[in-house]
Amino acid sequence: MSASRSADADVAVDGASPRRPTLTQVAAMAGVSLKTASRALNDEPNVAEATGRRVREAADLLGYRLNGIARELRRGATSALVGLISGDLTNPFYSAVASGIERELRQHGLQLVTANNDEDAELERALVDAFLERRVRALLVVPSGDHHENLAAEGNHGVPFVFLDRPPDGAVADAVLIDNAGGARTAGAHLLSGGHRRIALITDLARMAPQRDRLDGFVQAMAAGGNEQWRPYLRTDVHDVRRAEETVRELLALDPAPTALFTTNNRLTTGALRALRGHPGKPALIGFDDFDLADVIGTTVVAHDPVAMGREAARLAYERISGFAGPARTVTIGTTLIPRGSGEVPPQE
Amino acid sequence: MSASRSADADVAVDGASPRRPTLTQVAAMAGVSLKTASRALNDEPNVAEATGRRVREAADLLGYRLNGIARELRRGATSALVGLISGDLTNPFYSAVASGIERELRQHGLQLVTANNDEDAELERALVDAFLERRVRALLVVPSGDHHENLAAEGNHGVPFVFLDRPPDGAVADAVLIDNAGGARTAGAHLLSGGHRRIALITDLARMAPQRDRLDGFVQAMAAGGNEQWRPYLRTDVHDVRRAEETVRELLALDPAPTALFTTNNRLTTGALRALRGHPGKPALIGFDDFDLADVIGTTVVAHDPVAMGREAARLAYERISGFAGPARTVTIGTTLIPRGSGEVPPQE
DNA sequence: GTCGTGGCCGACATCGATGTCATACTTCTG
DNA sequence: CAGAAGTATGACATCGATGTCGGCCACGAC
Repeated sequence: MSASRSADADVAVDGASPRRPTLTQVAAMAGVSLKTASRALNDEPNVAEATGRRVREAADLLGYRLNGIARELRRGATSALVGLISGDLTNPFYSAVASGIERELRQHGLQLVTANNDEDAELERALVDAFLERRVRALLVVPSGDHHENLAAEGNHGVPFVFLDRPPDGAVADAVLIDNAGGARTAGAHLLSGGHRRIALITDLARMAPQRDRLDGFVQAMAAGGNEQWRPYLRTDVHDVRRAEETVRELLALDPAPTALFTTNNRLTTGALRALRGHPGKPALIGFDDFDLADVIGTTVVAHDPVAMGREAARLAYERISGFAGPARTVTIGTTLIPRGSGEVPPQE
Repeated sequence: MSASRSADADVAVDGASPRRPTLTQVAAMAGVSLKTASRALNDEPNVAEATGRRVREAADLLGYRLNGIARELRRGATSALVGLISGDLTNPFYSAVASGIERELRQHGLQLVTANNDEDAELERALVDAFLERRVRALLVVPSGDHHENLAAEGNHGVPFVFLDRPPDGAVADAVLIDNAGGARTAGAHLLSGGHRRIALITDLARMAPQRDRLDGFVQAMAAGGNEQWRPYLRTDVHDVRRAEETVRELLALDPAPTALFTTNNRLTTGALRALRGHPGKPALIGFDDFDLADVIGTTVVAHDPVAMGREAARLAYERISGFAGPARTVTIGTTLIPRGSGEVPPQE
């Protein structure tokens, strides 16, 4: 995988800005005043047909393009941008969310600006600052970590915040969440009803609320089923694919080994699948988060709809932008267990 | 998968903008002139220590935040934004590209604005317009279709364009491309050396240059190997996953059936994998584009690095922004064949 | 013929910041 | 101690658009 660079054209591409023409220049060329040119190009009333034509011709000729920055300043120093701060877009969960947001915003003439918080709270705060300086109309955040009261404080300064996937703690703001506990409960119950007792639970960082909720839901299911044999197989704070793979390997090497696995997000599921590849006597597996090709691999998952999450978040934000001033709202995205085989494997002793 | 909405907080979230404080107000509160306040907050020299402190305190107290729009207008009516126009972010190829771009831009204090062209040339042109009005510093485009001379024309107005994945036809501009022909040649040769002759080639829309190049590369490999038996199994213009699945089903039902498949992008590979699921006697398969879990499924692919593509494109754009005015450049991203089993299946008669 | 009305247009202020230049006051320097 | 040099500050123009208001002209009504 190499990148080679070559100059393969002999036409120079202009680098220095020849400075775009301004409305003043268009007006001058058309022989009218600045204001009249503005009126003509904005299709305002009270412009003679001939005048309008002259202005438009001049604009065309000069390659005039409205300066959105100046317009925005005049119209209230607020942009048509909505910011999204989330983890890396290579994670399909985040990119699906971004896609949902983008589609919804577009309908309202708003544009999405994305930034990656690298799961770092410090950076995240800096990004919030940068976005506020850019005067975004709203800010959608998939918070990196624990604390975001600071973020919420901004809510009162006129920029609506919407939290995705993780609830605003302390901060009162709109949020779109997944039914994490419910989904995990369903998964736990599914495995129990399949006859499993020694069920391994692998979770990501416990400081993230969704992970805690998924753990809680799973625990509830076990309690309801009167099963305690899962406890030795609990592994928390597994944050990346490789650690997940190792963890699952270690679990499978135990005696007695667990007969089923429940992984609480797509990264962990990926790690588990890698560990299971080539492993004799497959345990059952259910993963939280649906993923591409899960059907081909035959992985049972607790699915939800991240595109819908994005859409809902954008909708909430838009309502605020439009002036809605009611109390903070929470939209919950439901989950569905999709059986594809891996979760229906019976316990193997 | 349902979304329920509920109001669960009784604290009102401010909807109407109480209008952010301006620098003038900060200055007034600190008892200094506008200009002095500006100097203090920008850490310019020649501000008395005590004065600076007063200004900063006033700013804090008011929750002052610089108005980036006004600053940008003053500083030359150009933003710190770089636009990306591509297909839907749910396609991992595009989101990986976006991620690479974002990471690179961030180092230079630039921010990425994304827009989805829905693979529609009309919409694309409108988006270009919108971005130019917003005065983006550069525009990165994964062109939807065939014609983009119009886009290039803009290049001369001071906004650098960089084309990704598809070359600027007619338009002379920087570009980052994949070694499509080379990758396809390698795949073809690999299958030939595995003993395959009846090889099915499934490609996406022929109007897209990368698809044509991959087809060309494949044809070259076949010619070099003196194989003509692939011809009856060529299927072009297959654009979505479902059609790909059907197409592969039909191919496998032929008599004689192909013993190997080569799919020229990730969508088509997905379709093929679905079709192969549960099919007796698996043919060999190589896919263009690497994908998540290909290792678990055991799919041989022609891999490349879309994150690097984004990075390189952002780099080219940044050089232009920084004043580089040389001839248009092309960066080519190399490919690697990664054998994982599916491409090494011997022909089954 | 006068007045009112509406259509067309331009002068000027304005959005919120920064750049330029002038000014008052210190502090050196010889 | 006069003049030079430097520090701290403010008044004002400016970026490129839009909003306000007022002027001029043509036309119809009385």
